[in-house]
Amino acid sequence: MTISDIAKLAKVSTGTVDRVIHNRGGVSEKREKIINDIIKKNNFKINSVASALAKTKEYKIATLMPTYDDSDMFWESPFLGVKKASSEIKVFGFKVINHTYSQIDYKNYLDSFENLLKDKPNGIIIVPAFNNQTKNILKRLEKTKIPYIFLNINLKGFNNLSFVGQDSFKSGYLAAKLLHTCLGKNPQILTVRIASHLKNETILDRIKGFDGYFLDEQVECTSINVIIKSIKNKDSISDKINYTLKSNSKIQGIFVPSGRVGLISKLVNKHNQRNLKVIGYDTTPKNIECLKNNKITFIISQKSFNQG
Amino acid sequence: MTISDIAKLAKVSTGTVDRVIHNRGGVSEKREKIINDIIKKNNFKINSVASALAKTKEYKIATLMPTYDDSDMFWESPFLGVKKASSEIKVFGFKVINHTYSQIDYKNYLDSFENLLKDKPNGIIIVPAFNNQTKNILKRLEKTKIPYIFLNINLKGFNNLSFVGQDSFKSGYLAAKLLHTCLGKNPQILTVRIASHLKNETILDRIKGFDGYFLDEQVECTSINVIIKSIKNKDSISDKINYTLKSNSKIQGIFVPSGRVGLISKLVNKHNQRNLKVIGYDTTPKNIECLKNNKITFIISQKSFNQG
DNA sequence: TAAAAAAAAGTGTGGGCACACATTTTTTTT
DNA sequence: AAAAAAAATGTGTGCCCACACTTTTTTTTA
Repeated sequence: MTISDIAKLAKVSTGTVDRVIHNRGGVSEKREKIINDIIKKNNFKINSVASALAKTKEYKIATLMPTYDDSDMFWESPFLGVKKASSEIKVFGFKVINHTYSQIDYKNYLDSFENLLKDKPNGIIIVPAFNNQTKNILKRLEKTKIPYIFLNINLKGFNNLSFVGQDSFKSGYLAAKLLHTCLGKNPQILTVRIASHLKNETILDRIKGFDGYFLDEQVECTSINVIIKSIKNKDSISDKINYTLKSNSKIQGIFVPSGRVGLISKLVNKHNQRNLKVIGYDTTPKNIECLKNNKITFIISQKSFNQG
Repeated sequence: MTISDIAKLAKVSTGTVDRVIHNRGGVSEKREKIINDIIKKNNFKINSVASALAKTKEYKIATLMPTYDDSDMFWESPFLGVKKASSEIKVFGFKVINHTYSQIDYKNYLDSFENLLKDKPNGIIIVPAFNNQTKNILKRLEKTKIPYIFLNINLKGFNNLSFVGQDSFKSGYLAAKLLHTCLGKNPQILTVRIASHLKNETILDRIKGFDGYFLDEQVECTSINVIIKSIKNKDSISDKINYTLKSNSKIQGIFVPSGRVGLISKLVNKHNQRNLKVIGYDTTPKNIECLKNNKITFIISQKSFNQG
């Protein structure tokens, strides 16, 4: 069943059928109905292959993602996924243009966005950062009616078409369930947070999910929080964590609601390890190494390559 | 970069380029080299969309999979995956024809295979069963040079192009690691096997992987085996398992190396549950229900939809 | 009622490739 | 050296659709 088959049945030309299929307008109501009925009746579907070949317009998709380097390879994986997908959809008339920004430099974020707009993309994939700046950015997108989706980080209250990433709440819930399964009744768990993440929605949701599990299950869980000011000063982190572990000898689990779990796990002193269960996020090379060494018990991953 | 671009650069016709790309033969060595060099140099890739559109030949892929019913829904999921994939590759000139067989009736298996051959498929996806019969079947495929791949069950010693399914050894290894993580040092584990599976390579590999973990980690694991003659007689299963649990009060984990884990977990008496950790395979509806009820602790799944 | 404008419908080309068929070149045979 | 056979190369059509352009039909205007 092709467009010209439909045309014959409806006793019109292929052009008219084309107009109906793509809602291009300029077709009399009478004929439109006839054609639509025939399409439905025969369960006609556009041949996506021929359609892709015939398309003359090129759709541009722009991406805006954080850079990666040796100290944090997290963003490599989604980037590679994007590259892979780019080559796959190229033949369908889609061009993907990648832009990156530094996560610690909001000016760079804005600059990259300006560059991105110069490409005049038809759609945008963005890993949002810097809440305030993002609001302004997205307002502009909505004015120009460029659709956008969020990758990895899901800001609420925007008109993004969709979100591709982890369900943070559920992932926290899972972390709690895993620790509970390993530790048995009345677990005592140390949660290690990083100051710069205190307003990070993703991480807050993970913690909500974590707490939510114990609420749902009505399990008494003694939860101790440690907040680390900066990940730079490792000695200070080490001191803080090991002091807490020492003075709370019943702590048997550590929950790190971020990808820094490898770092944290390495800083636990040997005499504090006492079969500690450590759970955290993201299959970065460092974390995987720690998982293999049994310094980490579980990593919750998010298939960031596929997400990309 | 298109075929005709390549042709121009090589000063030949598009037909010759086409012959080289598809190894159709009939091209002089000299020109073949010139053309191949140009292809490499320009990193030319066939436009798969145009290629699919121009293809006149239809490739037939036949599948041979077990049936499913209320008592065992396992094969529904890969089947649905196959259906999904079928519709996706249809526009690329592939037709998928599905055949099914009863897992308890080798004659039906052979009959289905005969029917399958009548379709004259260009390639076959098969979930192998009945070792002896399968050997004969595959010999015939190799005579007719029809390529085949295995789905879900990986028989060794055949010329299958590939295998799509779970790494059984690793999955057993993982099961052991999870139980070990939950149960701590010197775990005592009950392994529940089913007589009809005693020669099932998949399940044997899972057990090998399970044992392999404890060997690798040099953990002393007391492992008790129970073999169930038939899954029909639930009372007898229940008696056997509960008797074993009662007389070995230190058993804290149950390993079921098959998808029957839900059934087994339901048959454990309440007074024997004592925070038992139960691990098994396959996210069938029944198993998922048990997982939610905490009768099962972990299910190792294999994304059978995606495999299909 | 004829001319002008607007709406509706029809036509034809190009997109990149596969493949059958036609033509040219090279090799073998006599 | 010419004829026949084989190998190599070239040509052209069709796959299905999108979209710009052309033509026909209908409606509006004067």
